[in-house]
Amino acid sequence: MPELPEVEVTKNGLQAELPGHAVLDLYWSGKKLRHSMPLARLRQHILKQIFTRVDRRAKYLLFRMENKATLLIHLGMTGKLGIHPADSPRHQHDHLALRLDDNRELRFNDARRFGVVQVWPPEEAGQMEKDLCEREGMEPFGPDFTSKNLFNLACNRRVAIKSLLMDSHLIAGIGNIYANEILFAAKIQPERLASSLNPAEWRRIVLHSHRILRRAIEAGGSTIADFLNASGHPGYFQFQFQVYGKAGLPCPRCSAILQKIPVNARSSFFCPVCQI
DNA sequence: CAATATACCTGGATGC
DNA sequence: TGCATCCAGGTATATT
Repeated sequence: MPELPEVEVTKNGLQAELPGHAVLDLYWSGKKLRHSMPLARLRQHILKQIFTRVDRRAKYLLFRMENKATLLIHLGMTGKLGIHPADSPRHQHDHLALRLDDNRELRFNDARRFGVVQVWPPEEAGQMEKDLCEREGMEPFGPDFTSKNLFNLACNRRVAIKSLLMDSHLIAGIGNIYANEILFAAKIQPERLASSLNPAEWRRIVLHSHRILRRAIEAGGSTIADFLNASGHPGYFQFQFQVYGKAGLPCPRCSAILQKIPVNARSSFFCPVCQI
């Protein structure tokens, strides 16, 4: 599932490849993803344009074009972006293909169609990006992500700490998998009320968020070459989980049996002994 | 404001 | 083997 590390790895891989290349042709499945996207709008603002830069905000990728238009892509649950030879066969669920000027194609594949593909025209891009940044939460690697700010943010919220970590309007980029892993590393039980965490516990959350997300990005980085070459199957996920998906197995820290419980309807894995 | 439910989707796993 | 059912979860929206 693409969370911050997977989106960051994708961004880095594409930023290394796309700038300077033009879009000579485009294919659009016409299928509705999270929003509908008229082909004419894509063609009007993206065709014949040159990529200048790829950025990430929260789990969104922002492809900036020379005409100042922005192509916005969110990977949703199953979205994958890859660069393939233009003459290689497209796959089921390829929704967008942008043929580049060097006989390669940038392809967006998304089986479950929870993803987003949007175009911001040049005259609207500034405002749209401002709106996006305002409604998304703080970046885990941004200057606001401090134990002090988080303590203040949480001190009046009677919500499970895991739900708060995953609330994209408060904190961007942390989904179910990394929320589980961060809370395990920080030794905090996922159902604890966010308001109950003391400053030392928030310091552990910040420390381990940085450590785990950084490690995951680095692990994904090793597969960038694979994801850029013809075979096309990204597989950024090289990360070694401590608890996610491991209910019934012994805790790697204390050997107690890991448990699985729903927290706000999301599978949550934790050690009942060393997470308190 | 917070908690809960539902919707969007399809592939893979499971059960009969 | 086939068919039904459930589950995975990022995000938005409606309801309690």
